[in-house]
Order: sequence, then structure tokens, then C-alpha cells
Amino acid sequence: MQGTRKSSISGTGSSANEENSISESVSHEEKYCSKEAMKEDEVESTKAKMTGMREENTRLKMLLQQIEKDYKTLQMQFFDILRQARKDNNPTDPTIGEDTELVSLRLGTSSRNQSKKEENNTSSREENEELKLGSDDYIPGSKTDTMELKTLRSEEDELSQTSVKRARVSVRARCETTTMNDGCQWRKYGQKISKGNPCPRAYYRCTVSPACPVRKQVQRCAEDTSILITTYEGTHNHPLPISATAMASTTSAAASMLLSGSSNSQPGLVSSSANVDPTSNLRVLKSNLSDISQARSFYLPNSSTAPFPTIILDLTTNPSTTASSGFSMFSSSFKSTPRVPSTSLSFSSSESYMPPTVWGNGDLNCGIFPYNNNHVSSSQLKRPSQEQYSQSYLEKLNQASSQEALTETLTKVLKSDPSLQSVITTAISSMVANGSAAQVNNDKGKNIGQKWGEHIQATSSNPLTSDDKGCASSYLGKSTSLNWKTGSLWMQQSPLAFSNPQSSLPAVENQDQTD
DNA sequence: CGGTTTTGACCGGCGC
DNA sequence: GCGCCGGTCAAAACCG
Repeated sequence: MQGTRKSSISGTGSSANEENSISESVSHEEKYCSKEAMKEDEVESTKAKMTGMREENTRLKMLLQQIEKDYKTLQMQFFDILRQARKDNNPTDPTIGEDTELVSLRLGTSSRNQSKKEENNTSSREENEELKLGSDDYIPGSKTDTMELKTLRSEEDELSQTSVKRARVSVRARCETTTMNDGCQWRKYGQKISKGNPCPRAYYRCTVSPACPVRKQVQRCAEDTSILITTYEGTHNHPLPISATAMASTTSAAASMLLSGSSNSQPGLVSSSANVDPTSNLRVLKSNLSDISQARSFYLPNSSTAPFPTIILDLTTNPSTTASSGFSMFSSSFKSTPRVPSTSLSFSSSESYMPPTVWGNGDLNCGIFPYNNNHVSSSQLKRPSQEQYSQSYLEKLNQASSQEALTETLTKVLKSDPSLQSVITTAISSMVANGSAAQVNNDKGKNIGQKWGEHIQATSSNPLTSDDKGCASSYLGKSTSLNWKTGSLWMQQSPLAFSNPQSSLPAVENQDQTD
């Protein structure tokens, strides 16, 4: 504007100047108009962008609706299959109806459960236990009014819980302390010398919640006392500490795997997961597990697991030790006829080392990062204090050439065992799904979990990214600030995630820093 | 003092 | 019916 005024004033002297002035004036007019036009163009382009985004938004909404629809369809198919499977297994069972009544996967459903006890409808101990579950768990087959009100989703959850309750998950790991620290609070309520093992078996129950049905048994392996066998039974009915969700999710996922597929490995035993919809995750787990089961199922001679289907997560490193201890990893023959299916998942590798005391050395806050540990620095995470690890761990750790080697090994193991990928993915999914229990930010948790899952599924060396910001968390009234980097690293503490804080996912942190 | 551990007693299932 | 066995209970001891 100033220029136009200036030229018109200066252009009053001559015609040529006038012409120039006019042309300049026109030029400036054009400029002004073009500016206006540019603004209009900008507005138009912004409008177009917005329109495009709206369209994309609509597309995404439709996609989401489609996904939800598919999910519901699959869910319905899943329950149909379960119902059908139970029908097949118990054709005379009158409780199997056509209505929405849920069926239990009946992890405990075995030849034993179909024995005279059940036929005679006697109130066996297991049945009592199942009834007892009714207080805090869903009773399969019960025709209560509240059941009708339950959504399909909650039914699925309850179904899972009940089934998992019947399943047991054994974790074999080298640990020199009396018990592994899995992040949960336990109270010892008994100890017994069991047959065939001079080492006493300790019985613990979860004390986080008074009504929590979860129990665990801890016993040293008779042949190799450095191996601690921890058997978990049941599902926590309360929010878990962050540090406890790793093991809980792991056992839950493992139990889910067991109920979804391991029974196939035992001829004559009831399979409740046949003909699972090919698009469901369950199928993926099942097929993978089926492979494992055929190759690695073994009967745990320890009678503690006999009445229940048991999945064994073997975190010991020395295959020869495992073999010599009577747990024939790849044996398909059994010392005796198992009454229930058992499944072994071996995470051991001749190349890799699993820290024996990853869950602690007796100190509750060792092994797994404490849930109330605020803003643990990455250096702390990468270099935990030596007191946190037993001497043997450190010795063996020294055997590992480097973090890179371990990471490489981890990747190899993951690549070589697709079932393991599924387990980890399931564990993560379970963990993420359980985010409310841990009272963590779901979105962030999902982000991490998904990316972790992707990372694992791809078994690539591509580092994942994670939200570096902290988020608020609380547990049992204790306000806690959880560093999400801690969260992602904590996932390493999951036994399924190869819980070596020094070796696991170093790339993650590096990537975080570079990102 | 409250929570945990210890330990002998008890209970129920199962095989003979 | 009896004994064995796994699992649980509960009182006493222990601990921080």
C-alpha cells in the first residue's frame, strides 16, 4: 500500500512517469489481487485438506466399524466353537444348551474328569473348588440372572479366568533364592516334603487381595537344585503391581495356550479347542502350540501337577541339565501315563543365557523393577546393582560376550520358534489388555505393547520406539509415577521376554535416544 | 503390633 | 478299611 501511494505522488511530474506510475499501480494492484487470491487459494486448499481429512476420518470410522463387526462375528464363532467342542467332548452333558449359556474350556477336563467321579455326580474336591470359584469367578454353566446381563466380552474374560484357574503354569528357572520374585506379594502357608524330591515344596498364596485365589508352589528340582520350579495356579482377581503383571500375563498367556491347544497333544484327552476359527488368534496359538506339544510335551513326574493340566515354561539354560533332570524336553514318551496334558515351552538355548535370578534374590524389589520406582534412569536399568543378582548369575553373565550377542541370540530364538513369538505377543496383548488393572495409560501401553508385538512378530532388528514420557500410576493407594521407558524395559522382565536387563532390547533405548 | 513363617495336625482323594 | 500322599489349616514363633 505504501508503495502505491509513493509512486502516485512521485509520478505527478511527467507523462512517462505517469505511465510508469500507472503500470506500477496496475502491477501493485495485481500483486494485491494475487495476494488476495493466494489467501483465497490457501483457504481453499485448507478447506480441501479438511474435506480430505473428513473423508479419511469417515473411511477410518467405517473401517473401525468393520473391524468391530468382524470382531463380534469372530467372537460369536469362537463361542460357537467352544460350545461345539464341549458338546463333542460331553455329548451327554445336559448343561450344554443352545442358549447363550457359556461353556467352560474345562482345562481340567481330562480322562480323570470324565471318570466315575463325575459320572456319579459326587462332590469331588475339584468340583468343590469350582463351586468355591463362584464367589469370585464365573461358574460355567450356572443359570443365574446376572449371567444373562453379562456382555459377551465379560463372558469371555470370565471364561478365560475360570479355565486358567484350573490350569497350572510351571516356570523352571535357575534361581538361588528360595523363591523367584514375580512382583506379587505372597504368603507362605505350608511346606511339605513331597515324594520323589528331598527338597521341600513350599505353598504360597497371594496376599495382595485377601480373596485372591492364586496359589503358587515352589520347589527345587531334585536333580539340579539350582533350578527352581514355581507353579502358578489361578488368576488374580485384583489389580496387579506393574512388576507383577509380567508374570501374571505370562502365566495367563501360557495357560491360555495350554487350554487352546495343548490338549491336542495327548490322544484320548479332551480337546476343547478343535476347529477354531482360522482367523482367530486362538488358532494361531493353537497351531503353534500344537507343534510344540508334539515335540516338547512331557509329563512332569512331580505329582504336584498331576491333577491339573500344566504348561511348563523352561527358562533354564543348560539343555543337558534339563535332560538329566528327568524333564525330557523333546521326548514324546512319558515315564508314566499323564492324566492331564502338559506342555513345555523351552526358552533355553545353548547360545543364550537366561539369568537365573531375574525375578529376584529374595528381595521383593530385586529382579523386577519395583512398580513404585519413580523414573528409573536408563543407566540404572541397563546396569542394575550387583547386589541384585546372584554370584552365579554374574558369572554366567560374564560368559555372554556382549549385549549385542545376546540380542542376536534373542532374535535367533524368536525366529526359530514362532510359537514363542505368539506367546510373547499374547503376553503383551494380555498385559496391554490388562492395562486398567495396572492403572496405566492404555494408549501408551497399547502403543508399547503393539510395537513390541510387532517387533517380536517381525523378529527384526528394527528397534521399536516407545513413548518416553512418564505417566501416572497408582497401586494400592500409593501414587506412583511410572516412567514409560521403565515400562517398556520392565517388559523385558517378563520371563517370556528374556528378562535380562542388560541384554534385552538395548536397541530400544538407543533408538529412544536417537528418536 | 501386625504381618509372615514355621510346623504339626488335619482333610480328602486315591490305590491296594 | 487302611495307608499314602498332596494340599491346607491354624497356632505358635518370629521379625521388622
